[in-house]
Amino acid sequence: MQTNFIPIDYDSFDWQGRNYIKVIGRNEKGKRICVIDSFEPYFWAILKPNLNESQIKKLQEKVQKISFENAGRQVRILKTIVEEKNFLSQPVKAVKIFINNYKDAHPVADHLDLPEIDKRRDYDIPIITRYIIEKQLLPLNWYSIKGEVLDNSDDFGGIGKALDVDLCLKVDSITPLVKSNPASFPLITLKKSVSESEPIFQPKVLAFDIETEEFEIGKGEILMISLAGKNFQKVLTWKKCKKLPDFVECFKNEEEMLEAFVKYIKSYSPDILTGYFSDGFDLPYLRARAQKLGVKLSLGLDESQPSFSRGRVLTAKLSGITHVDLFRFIETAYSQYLQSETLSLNEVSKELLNEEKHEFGKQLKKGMTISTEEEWQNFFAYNLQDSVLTYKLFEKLWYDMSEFCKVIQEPLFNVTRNGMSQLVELYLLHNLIKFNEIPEKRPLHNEISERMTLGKYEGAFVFRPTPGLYNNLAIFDFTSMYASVIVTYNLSKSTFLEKKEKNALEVDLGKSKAYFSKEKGFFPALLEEIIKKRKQFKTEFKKSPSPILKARSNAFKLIANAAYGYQGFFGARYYCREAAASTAALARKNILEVIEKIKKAGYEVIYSDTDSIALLLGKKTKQNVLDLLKKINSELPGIMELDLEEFYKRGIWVAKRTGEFGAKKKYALLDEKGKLKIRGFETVRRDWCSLARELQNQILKLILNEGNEQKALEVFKKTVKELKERKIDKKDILIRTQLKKPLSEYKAISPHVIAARKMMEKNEPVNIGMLVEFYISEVRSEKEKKLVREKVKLPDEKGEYNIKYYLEHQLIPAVENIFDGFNINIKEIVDGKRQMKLGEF
DNA sequence: GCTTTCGCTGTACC
DNA sequence: ACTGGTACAGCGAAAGC
Repeated sequence: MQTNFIPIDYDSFDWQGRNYIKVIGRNEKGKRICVIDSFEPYFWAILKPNLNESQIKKLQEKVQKISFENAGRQVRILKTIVEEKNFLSQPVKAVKIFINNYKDAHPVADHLDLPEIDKRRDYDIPIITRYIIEKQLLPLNWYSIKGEVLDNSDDFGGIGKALDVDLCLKVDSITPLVKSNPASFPLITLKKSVSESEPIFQPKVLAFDIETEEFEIGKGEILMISLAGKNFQKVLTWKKCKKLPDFVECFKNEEEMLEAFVKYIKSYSPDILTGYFSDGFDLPYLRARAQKLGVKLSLGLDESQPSFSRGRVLTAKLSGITHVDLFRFIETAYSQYLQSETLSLNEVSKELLNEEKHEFGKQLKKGMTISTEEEWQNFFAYNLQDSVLTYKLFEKLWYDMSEFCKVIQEPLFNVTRNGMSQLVELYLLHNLIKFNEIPEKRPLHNEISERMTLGKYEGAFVFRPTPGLYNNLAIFDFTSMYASVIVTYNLSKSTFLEKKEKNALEVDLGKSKAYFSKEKGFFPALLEEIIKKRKQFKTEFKKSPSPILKARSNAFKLIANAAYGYQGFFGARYYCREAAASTAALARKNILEVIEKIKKAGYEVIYSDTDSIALLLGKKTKQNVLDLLKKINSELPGIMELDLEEFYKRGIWVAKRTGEFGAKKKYALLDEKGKLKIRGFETVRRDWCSLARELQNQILKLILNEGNEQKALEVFKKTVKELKERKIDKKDILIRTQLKKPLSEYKAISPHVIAARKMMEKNEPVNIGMLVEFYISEVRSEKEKKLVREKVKLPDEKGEYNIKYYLEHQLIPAVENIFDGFNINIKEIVDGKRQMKLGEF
């Protein structure tokens, strides 16, 4: 039997003590297919150098004899093969040790503490990753599978009968159909367009969302569940209503609603079940209620219930259906491209889809109780809307997720949950084979602790600006600077040298020196490939824009940008502090040299941060600047590249609040199209009230656009007047701060902690990661209640805003140093006014 | 009892 | 614990006078 196949979901299982892999996917006709494949587990014992043939033979015999019991299995060595491999770019002899069950790899490795063996490796990589590397059955790529039909077979405990699939095959052979894996694309431009060369796969997706009585997991009842897919929208409830809209289905009780939920998912038969924060809320809640009510939540294709794993956060897995929590993906990989301050479904949908949640949600959040018929109707519509938005968001993000999947060669489930360091590591692991490299082990607990004690190394260079308003600027920046430094100078764990060697690169780290081999290491080599591919797909995208190309170029960019942080991350297999410190040091050296060159060419450099430089055009032309850029580029080492980011009409830098120095990481620019680029100012900080943020934004606009500080001053005075006349809306004076840890762990009791405590008292949900909202109110006696936290009130708490606080701690600080640049002293103006007012009496 | 300094905390930049 | 370092600024409490 032969079928075409695109793998989506991967799982492993044991049968008669051996490992098997179960891959669920589709064929080109949309039939659901399960592929069962064998897996031959092995790991490596790297030999000490200079062992002779007979010593190795003897060792192999010794290893073959190892036998013990582990977890009810008799562990035996199936065979051993000696191979020439590389480890950390050094040639080694290694014994490939085959065993029955991969779960025994670690215990067997522990039994191999022998004098002939230098290191044991490749026993600690997740089994699915190992399988994908071994068999090259890559996620979301098309294959032709030949195999034996298991549909009515009792093999593997009758898995073919038990699974809810159209076809179940035991693999005989796997043949790739198209070269659609971007990691293996040749570095030449593809002749065909993406859509021609790769059949686009659109998975069957079902989005869901629940509404509950209480926020605490399992505490209250689940009132309703909504589902949204292609041409499919439904709300399930058990709350009786007289007049139900078409999309609502009412059940006798919560149990029956849960059973119907399972039934609908089965009949829709999605590849992907998606939710928003469903790892942490919807699925745990469903599990808790199902348990309590004795309902089986058999969502898996094998009738299994969701399984939960506890990491830093809860993760919910279904068997055969990939559960995607969009929030997790957005948080790790996508949030840096978003303006949204909270990453709530509401805000993210607004930004990405230009659609808002139902108005009803806002009232609901305020703790309204549902009683009238109309309110229930609204509630149903609101619930459905959440699933619809989630479904649309999934569609919007699908290419980003699927391209990530293909680039990293890991299943969707992992790719949407792993952090950037893990993704970088997985990318490396999947590509080591090109270098005949044996993977490094994960650091042990003591190694991690050791690495953590080392503290920081010197990072980026930031230029201290002189406060002021500047005209006609250009900004240069290095493309993927740290990544290109790593590639150019060959900085990595495997190229790091303990001692100075002939021909080695010497990097000055201030207190010490680090040395690196000039022989290309696999880490810089892979990174170079990543950067080149990023460039290739970016160029291709510009030629023929498609969301796939954009997502693919973006995936490579994200990996490239995370590579530097990875080498400095204590949990990394290829951790190398010296490489990370050297990367930062050489980046500093390069940017300082370029700054010197720009100055020598007759320009004034006014700012620089890490990989960018701001300079004044002065009497030079744009063409002069471009020529200079060309000249600098011709002199840059390796693959390093300086780009023109943009020309700007005007820019402003301000002084620090304390001292007369210019503040770093705080500036605003106006480009030639009249667009503002604001960095670091309160305008872009979510922990300032919108009154202060909007005022600052207006003032920056007036000053940059028109150079009109007097008009800006009038705007300021007007706002102050409104504040004093209590004309400001409460929503504009709310301060939002994130709760970063459990309330009890705070050593410093700041205003937001008090606000959270107040919420606790009112039985409102208080979770880590949530944004706490509050305002500062007037108090009877400022003398008795001096501390800000003593004036904290929740948004719906009765009270008046504190005029003095908002003036002195929000409005003035937000604009003070901007006006300072024009020798306008805001404080004097405000104080002067106050005296005048007193005089009026 | 007031001012200065410092640690804690959150957020942003790259 | 789940990429890195740099920087600013508010708040509250300790330190300094």
